[in-house]
Amino acid sequence: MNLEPNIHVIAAALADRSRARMVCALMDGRAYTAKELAYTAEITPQTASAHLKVLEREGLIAPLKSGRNKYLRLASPAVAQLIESLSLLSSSEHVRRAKPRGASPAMLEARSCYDHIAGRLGVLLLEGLCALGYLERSGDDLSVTAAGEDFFTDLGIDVAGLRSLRRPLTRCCLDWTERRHHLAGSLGAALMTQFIEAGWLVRERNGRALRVTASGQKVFAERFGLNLSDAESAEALTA
Amino acid sequence: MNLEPNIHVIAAALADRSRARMVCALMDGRAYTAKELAYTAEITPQTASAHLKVLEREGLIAPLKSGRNKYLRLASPAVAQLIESLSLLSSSEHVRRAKPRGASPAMLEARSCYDHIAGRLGVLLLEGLCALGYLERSGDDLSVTAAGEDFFTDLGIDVAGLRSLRRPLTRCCLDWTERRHHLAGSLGAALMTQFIEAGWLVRERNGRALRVTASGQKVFAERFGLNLSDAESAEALTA
DNA sequence: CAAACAGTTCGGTCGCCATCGAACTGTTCC
DNA sequence: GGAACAGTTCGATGGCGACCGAACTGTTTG
Repeated sequence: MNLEPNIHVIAAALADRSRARMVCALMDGRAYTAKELAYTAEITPQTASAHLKVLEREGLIAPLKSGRNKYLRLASPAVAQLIESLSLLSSSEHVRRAKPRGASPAMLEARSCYDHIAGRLGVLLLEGLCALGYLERSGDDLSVTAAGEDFFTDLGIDVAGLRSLRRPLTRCCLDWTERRHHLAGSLGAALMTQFIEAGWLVRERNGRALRVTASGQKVFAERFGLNLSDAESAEALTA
Repeated sequence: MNLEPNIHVIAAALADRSRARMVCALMDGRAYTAKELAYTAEITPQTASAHLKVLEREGLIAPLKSGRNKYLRLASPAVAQLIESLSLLSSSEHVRRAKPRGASPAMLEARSCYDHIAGRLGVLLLEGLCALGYLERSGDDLSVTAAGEDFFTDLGIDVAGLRSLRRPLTRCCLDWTERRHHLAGSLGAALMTQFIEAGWLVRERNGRALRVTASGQKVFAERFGLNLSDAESAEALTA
């Protein structure tokens, strides 16, 4: 009667603090070397090696060898979604402690969530797109309008192409820090890619933080109706 | 820099075989007593008590006291979604072993997945609703059409009311056994409730299996375009 | 009140696994 | 070839947690 698969095996792979820290680091969608991950988790390379072996065995991460380096990344968007689900439930504990512990201001402002934009920027972006009539919400259900299809095509995004993928085009993703939704799915991923390619957004060297460039600031205001500059000092508001 | 919440704590709560078996049992959306869950997990009541305490502490299950009995159920749809995510990833292992191990034919045919319909019936239902133009898919993104809104209202479902919930109206849920999508979200939940109330579907006493009644058979054929009777013998096809 | 039963707490045992130091393999770079 | 470095394997240690038997609390039933 087992439709009770071996979920405890996958869960066990994520049940260790060090392994959790490593997969969370990978949630920016990038690939890291074993040593970088060891450093992130604050453990020795030997220990990290054992942990990474576990994660690999369970199909949560995928290796990519290049010379003497081994780059590791999350195995699939399904894994990222699992981590999101876990984060969501574990962050209800964080609610008690008010502010997300140790999250830097830059991370709160804008960060990558696997392959799409999260943080205050992510939340405002979704709201902007809805306000401008490019996306339509019914409850938490999202769809692209005809106007939106044109708009995204103008940005260089092949909406029809994205639709044909197995992955959802649009998906609501509950933001850990904002406790409101931002845009995920293949369209969310395409937007982040385009923003970075266009130089409107840059990834910080380490970690998941994103920085809005001057040109980004301008474009987001003009085309997305976002006024981020006020909001830079919005930390005061949250207090 | 912790946007690396304590996901390992939640994961650890599910990292034990016995606890996993208990939450999986709860995936039918019903509430069970501690002893029933102990029996399901094949452990003594003392041990189960300790496990349930853990699950409760982590906010995965919620208690409901009644006299000397304590009924336990999943704490929220978010928990159910987490279990689904885990099942999906752990079932990729099952793919190797061809047929989902030990799943009874009844469970493959139709079962509840927390609060909506899964199994072959769930998959066909979603396809039927799309084919009849009541739902629209773009990629894996789902929305209710105008015709659909009327159709569901006729069935006695308050679509507007569902939209106003925090929960997504429609959501694609990848079926473990069929490896194709079925309908989840608040609409998916409402459909299962209506089907059961109308007597088109009955829950088997134990477990998650659902049975299509004779009147259900008729309605599903006439109004949903599903021909289930052929398909009863479809196990032959999969071989 | 007594018997039966659900659920819990306690104490002890056993096994697993995260960790690190040391030593090994294999690649890069000079 | 040799030094430096990424990654791994091995072995030892220590701690946590799953499990059960026994005993306890509290509710229902006769």
